[in-house]
Amino acid sequence: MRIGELAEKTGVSRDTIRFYERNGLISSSVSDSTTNNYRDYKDDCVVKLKFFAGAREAGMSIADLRSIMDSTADSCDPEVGRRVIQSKITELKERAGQIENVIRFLENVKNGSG
Amino acid sequence: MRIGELAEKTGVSRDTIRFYERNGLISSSVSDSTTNNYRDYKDDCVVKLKFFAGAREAGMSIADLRSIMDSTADSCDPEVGRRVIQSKITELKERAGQIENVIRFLENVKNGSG
DNA sequence: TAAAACAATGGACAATGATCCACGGTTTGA
DNA sequence: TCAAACCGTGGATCATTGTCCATTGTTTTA
Repeated sequence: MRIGELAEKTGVSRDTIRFYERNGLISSSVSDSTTNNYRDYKDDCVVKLKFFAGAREAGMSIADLRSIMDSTADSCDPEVGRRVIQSKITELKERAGQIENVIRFLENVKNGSG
Repeated sequence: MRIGELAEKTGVSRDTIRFYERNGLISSSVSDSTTNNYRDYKDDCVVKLKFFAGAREAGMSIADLRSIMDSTADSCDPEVGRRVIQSKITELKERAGQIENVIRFLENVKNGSG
């Protein structure tokens, strides 16, 4: 599919898609056409971009996402890949714990002890 | 206390403390001394800065933190303040849910279905 | 077939959240 | 007393994460 359709399906803007591609989060191929140099995006880009949107909201950086993408590449040792992903999971759990702390703090403030 | 001691106690750098102060997250008074214009920070700054550090890790912005600080000021209607804080709590809970989703996704990837 | 919509490229711009640096003045401690 | 460590101010710089724009070319559609 072309970039417009991909943007439509994912809710991620064309500019942002191009930005992500420049930063190695997704890749595309050149279209079959001989008259243009439009890019062709596969269905997996839809899945990835939707994941990225959620992951960004969860506080993951582009660099985090790139390391995850790299770690799932065929060229990557599966054991290394699992370690990378496990470390991101650990970070996310820490962040979730931090959020719990902040929520507790704010509940206290709201209930008058702040 | 002076800024160096505050930085020492909180782990927040002097530059960052000054940055936060410029942005209205904390305030200080001028020291008693007539020979310098050093700032004087009260103990509550320690508590606030530690909270800020956790809250930033939890994904809250400076603007979020400022609105919370404003909402706890004496000049603020307590009911308004509670609403502001409640809305931040709600946002944090949504973020926590998003983190759970991402963790589940990554667990799946790690376990081979990705 | 002409206008509208779409695409690629490259670079400018912006907001956020810091960090760093130079300067001149102050305090501290050896 | 004198150097080292500290302080305030102001501005420069930086990384991150996009967004916007101009230009040029292509496709779609009315």
